[in-house]
Amino acid sequence: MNITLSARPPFNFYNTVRSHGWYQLAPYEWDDGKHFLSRVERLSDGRVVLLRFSGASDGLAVEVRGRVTKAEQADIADKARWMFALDADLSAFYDQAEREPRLRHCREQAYGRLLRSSSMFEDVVKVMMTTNIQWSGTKRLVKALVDHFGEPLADDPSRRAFPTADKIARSREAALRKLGLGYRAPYVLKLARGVTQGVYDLAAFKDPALPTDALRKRLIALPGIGPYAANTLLMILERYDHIGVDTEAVSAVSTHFYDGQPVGEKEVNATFAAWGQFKALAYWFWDYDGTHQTPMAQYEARPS
DNA sequence: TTCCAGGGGTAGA
DNA sequence: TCTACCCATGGA
Repeated sequence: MNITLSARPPFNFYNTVRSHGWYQLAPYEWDDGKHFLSRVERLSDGRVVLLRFSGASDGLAVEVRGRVTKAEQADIADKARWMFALDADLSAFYDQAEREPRLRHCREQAYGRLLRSSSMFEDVVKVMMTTNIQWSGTKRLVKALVDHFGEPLADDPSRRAFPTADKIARSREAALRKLGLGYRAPYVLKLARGVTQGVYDLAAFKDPALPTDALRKRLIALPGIGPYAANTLLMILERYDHIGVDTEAVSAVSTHFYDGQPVGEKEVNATFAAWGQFKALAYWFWDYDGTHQTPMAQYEARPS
């Protein structure tokens, strides 16, 4: 079964996948040779399927193995449109970027979309797993959560979907600590239980009508989510007026704007202040190394 | 061994 | 609002 979805132009499948590190986190699997992005997905009716995404002429192709009902097709299409932000309109950012040599390439490369997960719960947990840890550790913890709590694919139980909030909610802190989550364990558990009990309505965070300031307050109110994580989630939610300042941001701004001098959050924000509602996009897609490559390619090209 | 990572929560000022 | 301190774990 194949589903083809059109995207608001410009759209570039590869550059969307490589927009940030999410494609390296389970249950995403990236085939860099074939440019296929796969993931096991638990559909809204509870069925677990394997999805394979690739670029199509004017958008995205989704391949699902086996038969799916019309309702499941619609569910998959909805989720795919969200994950790849197919409807995102970045024209205002591109217009502003024309005046900056370090960002002028963004329109042609269709930079600006950030790959997302199919649910806000998954993205909130994943951002939480990026805090105070190295990227290799983030990948390890997310994989551990998927392997331990995710629903398996029927014809290949070694591949699993991202765990539901309900599944994690029914576990214990000790089980999460055993996976290596450390002090993040109680935060994940509180989040999952809050979602299950209706204390946190994460799906509502997708509502474009929700003012950014109110949304940011709700994000920071979540367990384990502080300023960095909230701002990162805001960027994922297509709101770009706050920069998720982490050690990477500080390092990049220090190296490229302050001649290697030590800087803090204030300097990071000041560097991109002129970009107003597009601060986070300007920071994230800035052509730091002059190669016009995606942020992840620039990240991987750096000496470790 | 020591330091610190794509920080957050809490207490105290 | 700002600062000091603690938090688990693994990599460098």
